[in-house]
Amino acid sequence: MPELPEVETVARGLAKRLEGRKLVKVETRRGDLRWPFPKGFAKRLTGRRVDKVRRRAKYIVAELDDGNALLAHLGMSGRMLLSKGRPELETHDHVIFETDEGWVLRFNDARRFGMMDIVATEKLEKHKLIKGIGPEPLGNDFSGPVLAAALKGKKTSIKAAILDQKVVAGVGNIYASEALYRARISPKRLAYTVQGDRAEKLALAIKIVLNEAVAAGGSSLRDYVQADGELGYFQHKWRVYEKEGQDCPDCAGKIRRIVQGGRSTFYCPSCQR
DNA sequence: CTTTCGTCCTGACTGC
DNA sequence: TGCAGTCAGGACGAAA
Repeated sequence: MPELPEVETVARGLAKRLEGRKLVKVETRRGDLRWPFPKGFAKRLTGRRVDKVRRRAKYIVAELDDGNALLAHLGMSGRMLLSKGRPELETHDHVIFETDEGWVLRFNDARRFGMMDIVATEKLEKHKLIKGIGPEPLGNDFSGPVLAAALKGKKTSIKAAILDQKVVAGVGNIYASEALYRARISPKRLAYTVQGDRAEKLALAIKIVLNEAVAAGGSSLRDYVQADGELGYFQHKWRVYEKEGQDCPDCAGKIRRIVQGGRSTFYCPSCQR
């Protein structure tokens, strides 16, 4: 599932083939993903040069030479597929981009929870979907005190709180469990009780868990493109996620699965408090 | 304001 | 072998 590390890896893979390249052909194969494409979507992108591809939260941002940016979210099942030359199209290939070097990028998204929009690059942070998103966890403005402040007064569980993109950007269901495990904090603990040293530990755990996953993504992809052209997915080394019933890697406990807010949480009840 | 919950969608998997 | 039912999950937007 695309969380920050997967999106980061996809963005890096895209950067390699798109930055400095002109989009010579853009085609949408249906009128909407999660929402309709903006008016004139393909036409507005065609002929544009891509200056930069980066990530913000779980969004991919491709800055163009006309002051606009393509904003894309992979949703649950969105995949970016790169190939040299025109491939056989597959089911759920919804958007096709072709560069002046002959690279073809397909956005394939079975569940269509993904989205694409065009936004003035300068106004990106004011975009409806970006506005209000919290700090980048791997950036300098995320720290124990910053996290503590965001959790202050929050009556939900700490698990639900760090899934909230307003608290911290880019953490999804998998890395929420992984970060809490690493910080030895119970996912059931009330968010407002995570202050001081606990918040410090959790902020650090979030950084470590995400950084490790980004590194794994980078190192496991040759040129960031797998044999099948798919960008951004890689072998994960989860400690607790989907490990229900298995031994805790660090104590005598067994990993348990609970449901919080309709989402699975995995944790060790004996070493997470 | 905060928090919870339903919803979108399809593929993978389970059980009969 | 087939088919119905369940589950997965990001994040909006409605409801409480």
